Amino acid sequence: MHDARLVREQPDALREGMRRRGKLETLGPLIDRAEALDRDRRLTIQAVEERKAARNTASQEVARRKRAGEPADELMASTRALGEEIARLEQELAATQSEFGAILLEIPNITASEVPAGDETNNVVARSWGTPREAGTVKPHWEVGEALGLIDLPRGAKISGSGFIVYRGLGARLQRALMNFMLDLHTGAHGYDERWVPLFVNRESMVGTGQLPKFEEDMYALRDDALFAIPTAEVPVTNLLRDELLDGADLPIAYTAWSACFRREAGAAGKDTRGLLRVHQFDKVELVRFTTPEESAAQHELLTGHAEQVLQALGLPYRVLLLAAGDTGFSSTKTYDLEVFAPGVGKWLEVSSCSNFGDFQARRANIRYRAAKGEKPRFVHTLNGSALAFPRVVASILEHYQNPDGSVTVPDVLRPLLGVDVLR
RNA sequence: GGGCAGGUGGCUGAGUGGUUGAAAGCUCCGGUCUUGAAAACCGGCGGACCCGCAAGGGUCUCGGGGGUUCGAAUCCCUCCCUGCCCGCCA
Repeated sequence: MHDARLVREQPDALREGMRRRGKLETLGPLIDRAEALDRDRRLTIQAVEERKAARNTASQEVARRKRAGEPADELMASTRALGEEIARLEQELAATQSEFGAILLEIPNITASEVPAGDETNNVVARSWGTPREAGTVKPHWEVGEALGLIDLPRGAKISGSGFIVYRGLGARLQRALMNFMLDLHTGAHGYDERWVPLFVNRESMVGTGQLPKFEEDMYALRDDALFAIPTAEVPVTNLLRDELLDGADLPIAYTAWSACFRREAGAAGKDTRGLLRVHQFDKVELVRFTTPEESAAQHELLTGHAEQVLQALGLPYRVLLLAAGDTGFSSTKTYDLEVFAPGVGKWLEVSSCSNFGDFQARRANIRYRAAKGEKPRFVHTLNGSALAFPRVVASILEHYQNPDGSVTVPDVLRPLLGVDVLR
């Protein structure tokens, strides 16, 4: 969520931001409307507060007269009339505020200046690592996964539906291995503080990180309990500090957490959904950082590097994409996607998205810090990235490390955790 | 799930309709004192929003929301959370 003052003080910066995202046509009129509502809203606030001040003064006078034993009936009557007027104005104000607020929640963040304008065709490859195998020279992961007894897609579909995976044997153990490997790397070498969090959160948390109100149809919801299944650990982990005032000396704060992630993927049916490419439930290790505005850009590079370390340790070729404005997530100012190569499907698969949200999430979630004693609280900057999402990593392992006989060599770092050197 | 007791500022904790944004203590900041520090003493110390160049003024805020009243931390309704007892249970 943007600062309401941005609408009034820099509406053109807002418009330029939307233009770079390719959203000016749809959101431009909303910004115009917001400007008008803001003017209206402030005038009404003034009118209400003026009357409230008068009422407060009058009430004091009533109190004084009552103490002094003087008559106050007439003053009480006139004050009651004032109260009715206040109620009417407040109703008007509530309507204006609610429309203004709703618009504010619909406007995405403004991307950083170095982010290319335009849609995803303007994404740029920032760097790449490793040597991809030639596409089409190995079997896709769903074939080897099934042949090696690691994945059971039909039974996943039977018990839950398509897009729900059953892992078997070493395939199941591989999930545990990845979880431990990634968490150990981040809590060890990278210095993150581990959290283990609820997989269902309330509406406030979903609003806090920006999934709601705009993306409600993408979420699994438990309607009877007003809870949502988390689409990423970003939601519970970032919201850990919701409504808190942090000590600047404690920044940056770095959390890592494993979680299952749930996504309805509404509208994605049939599109790159085979095997493990797009599933409704998957495991992921997430990195979240809270930092100052001054440091957030550097912290973003650091966090992205931590995610890359996972791929390097696994020996999987990948590339880093700087997303263009139009492809950058709603709340993000700048996003790097990490894509691992899967030679069996012949595609780069997104396994991580590392974003700097600036103060956009912090404002929604009300996460502030005080830089030093006596200073005003400021909003922190929040960042997060997957490091990494499991299914596509598994897909890449099964394809990149596939041998001619159909067996799969286990990456060195996973051997102690998996207990075998080769999946056969 | 049922019953009971509670939710007040960074913390502890007063306050049951009228100068209470809120006593007191602690923490913290500034000062006096001291070679320095501690102690003692003096002073200061929440946040959001609106108007204003500023100085300053105003509104709101005692778990959330709604209501009663001229006026609500205080009364009523509702929801959430915490503790205890009972029930149920991996």
